[in-house]
Amino acid sequence: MKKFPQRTVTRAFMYLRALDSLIEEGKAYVSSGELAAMTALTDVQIRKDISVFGKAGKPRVGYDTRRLKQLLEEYVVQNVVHVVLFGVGNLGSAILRYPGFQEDKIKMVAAFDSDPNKVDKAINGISIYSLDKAKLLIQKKHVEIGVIAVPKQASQQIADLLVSCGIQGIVNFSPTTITVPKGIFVKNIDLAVEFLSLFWDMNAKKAPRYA
Amino acid sequence: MKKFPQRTVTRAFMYLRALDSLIEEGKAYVSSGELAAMTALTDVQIRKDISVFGKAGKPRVGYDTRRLKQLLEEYVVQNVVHVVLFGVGNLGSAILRYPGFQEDKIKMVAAFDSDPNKVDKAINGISIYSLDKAKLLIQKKHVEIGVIAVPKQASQQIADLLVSCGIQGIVNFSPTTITVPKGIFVKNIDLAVEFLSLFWDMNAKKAPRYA
DNA sequence: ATTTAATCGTGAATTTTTTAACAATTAAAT
DNA sequence: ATTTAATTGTTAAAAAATTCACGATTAAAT
Ligand SMILES: NC(=O)c1ccc[n+]([C@@H]2O[C@H](COP(=O)([O-])OP(=O)(O)OC[C@H]3O[C@@H](n4cnc5c(N)ncnc54)[C@H](O)[C@@H]3O)[C@@H](O)[C@H]2O)c1
Ligand SMILES: NC(=O)c1ccc[n+]([C@@H]2O[C@H](COP(=O)([O-])OP(=O)(O)OC[C@H]3O[C@@H](n4cnc5c(N)ncnc54)[C@H](O)[C@@H]3O)[C@@H](O)[C@H]2O)c1
Repeated sequence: MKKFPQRTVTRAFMYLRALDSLIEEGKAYVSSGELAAMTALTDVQIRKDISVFGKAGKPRVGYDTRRLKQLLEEYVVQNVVHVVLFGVGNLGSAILRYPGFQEDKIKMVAAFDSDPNKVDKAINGISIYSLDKAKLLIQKKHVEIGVIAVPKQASQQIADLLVSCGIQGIVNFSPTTITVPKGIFVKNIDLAVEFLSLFWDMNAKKAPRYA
Repeated sequence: MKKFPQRTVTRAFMYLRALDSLIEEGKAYVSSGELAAMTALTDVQIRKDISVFGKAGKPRVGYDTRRLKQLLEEYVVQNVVHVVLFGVGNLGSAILRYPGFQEDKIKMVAAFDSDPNKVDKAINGISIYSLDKAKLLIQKKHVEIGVIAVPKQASQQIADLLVSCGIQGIVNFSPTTITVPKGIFVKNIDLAVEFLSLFWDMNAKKAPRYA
């Protein structure tokens, strides 16, 4: 797999999201300037990024939205990724209902909860199982990513479980640090941190920037 | 306000989160190496970052957890930030119940929903109002940040409303691009993007890295 | 057919960020 | 009291990312 600049890849996902909006509203071409306005980046940055993947634009008209989407996805979106969720509470059930997953790229395979009242049901077509089913299911379905949405007291325990099932990536919503062996990738999503860092950016009066 | 390297500030919030865990478990000192293991960064990076704010460590023992927390907060956490939420559905109510806000730093002031069945109630002590109350409340309580947790068809409309109320920062959970005037800061949180970019990182076999 | 204006694509310059190297400091061991 | 080992803090070097400057290309206008 060719190596692209780290930040370019991150931004590629922003472009893809913007392109989805544009395609949905029927726009056939978009210029780097328009994309810049949508993403709060600069037009130069965008052209440079795109050029890393190939030539996709036509001078004077801009980029074909569908073609650009295809180009970015070709390099940046891998095969379908399989995901499981732990903790079907307030947040967990909201996530199971999230309409943003495109089935051909992200497959939510199953959910798990320790509460017997929650298991053997389904939300949005996704079945909820007890924890003892986790290992078998994760391995059988080749699940790559686990989501932690349990109370923070339980999150390390679930992290350990995920690791023992052979999962390589974790998205952790609980507001606490989890410890995992080297080689496992963790992405923490903490609303408190989002607020504080956004507020910092606002006060630092930097050029606006999506993230 | 002194200017710190952008990335150092971002990481400072990660350090604060790790420090909270350490303090909670009663640890008085922590070395850059231990922090590195917790955050999947390197010890050098951490020392470099901290040195930007001041000298906070003692050779041979490391950093006093409480003191380091205080130092980072002094520079990186501003006054209390006031937040409102739009859309008290599955996700919105989970957010209102989020226990990770420290009242002295983040104040969730109010929530708004267009559904009459949801207004005039409260979740976790936070009152839910109809949309027409938004402007007055936001201005009276000096709200700086608005959260968008409405269905994606409504999110641009809410973004416009937030802007018209004078809000400077938006956290957008809806999986679509919103357009705002220059000078307004937007942070998008899109689970689909998180999965795809985490999966990219995993496959790119980069050194593990929290984010 | 020629000119004009918009836009892309890119090599070079600049800025920012990370990494490396190592001196200074301190606690503990002897 | 001296030595040893661990750890910080800083300066310099290297790497990565961004911005700049501008030529090339194309569609539209004349
Ligand atoms: N990042 C964010 O923005 C954000 C927002 C809201 C909540 N959160 C966090 O997400 C987590 C869940 O929040 P919530 O409001 O949904 O909580 P909740 O109490 O509603 O749900 C927790 C669920 O986890 C289950 N559970 C408990 N222990 C378990 C275990 N050991 N194994 C499996 N399942 C277990 C419970 O049965 C329950 O269904 C919390 O850590 C919360 O702090 C994060
Ligand atoms: N980022 C994520 O991880 C994530 C996860 C889940 C959901 N989401 C997104 O969050 C949003 C909300 O999801 P949900 O599952 O809570 O949806 P939901 O349908 O349960 O809730 C939406 C709420 O918004 C209210 N609403 C609708 N139109 C409104 C308007 N114009 N003004 C004010 N309120 C309005 C509805 O009354 C409802 O209470 C969606 O856009 C969804 O895609 C994001």
